[in-house]
Amino acid sequence: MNIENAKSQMRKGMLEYCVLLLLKHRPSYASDIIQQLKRAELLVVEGTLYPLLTRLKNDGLLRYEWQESTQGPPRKYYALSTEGEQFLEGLDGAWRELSNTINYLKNNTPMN
Amino acid sequence: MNIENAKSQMRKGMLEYCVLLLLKHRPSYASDIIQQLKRAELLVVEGTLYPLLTRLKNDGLLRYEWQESTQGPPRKYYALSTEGEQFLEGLDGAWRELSNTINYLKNNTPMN
DNA sequence: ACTTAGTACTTTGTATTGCAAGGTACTTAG
DNA sequence: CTAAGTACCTTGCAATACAAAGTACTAAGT
Repeated sequence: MNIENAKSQMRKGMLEYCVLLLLKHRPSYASDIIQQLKRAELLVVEGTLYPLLTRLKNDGLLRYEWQESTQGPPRKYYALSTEGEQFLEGLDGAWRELSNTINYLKNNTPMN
Repeated sequence: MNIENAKSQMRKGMLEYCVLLLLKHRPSYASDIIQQLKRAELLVVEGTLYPLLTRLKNDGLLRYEWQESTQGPPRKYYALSTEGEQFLEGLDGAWRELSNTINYLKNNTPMN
């Protein structure tokens, strides 16, 4: 067990939320999403992101459309569906709760 | 995909952090930890916690000692080892980073 | 034309781990 | 001696992050 592994575990489950947040801000294609997450210091690799996008699409939270690129092969631009936006609101709530819980625990609370 | 599943995914990876936070505050035994987490609105079940505690102990982050109970069978009180405390500090950092990242993404940031 | 480099999407196999369900064992009360 | 309460532990399954390898299209150099 090392700290990197633990960080990776923390990212798990947050990734979905982060990707939806990004796509709400602006429709993007996979390679672009990876770059954006890298800038936000949240490292993700292709083998993680592609299955995630496919899953979210199959769940009806995302839709996509192909767009030609001026350079290289066409790109699959993903965007939130209406259902995806509602789902994201749910995740916002979950994040708030989790965040509260952690801060609660961090502040050395007497819980009994 | 439902919101409960998503919340569950978010809890993943945070659990380890939460348990270490609790144990830093006060050594506890498994059933007690579950009760404390329930109070903090972070639901955990035995099948999740016991393997986690065993893993953390095997990694040298926790130690335990048996203590007689006035009521019922003896209890295994877990506490952080020195290494565990250092590890927890690392997780604090990871949490801070992740928290910053999410807020960064939430605030609709122009990342390009 | 052909090759190479760059970009992008996809799949496969593995390891981790949360969780439901079931099991063991000790103590106390009736 | 049975039942209830408490506590610890294990097994099997499902979800999923990740590494690695594969496919396909475009553009530039020769």
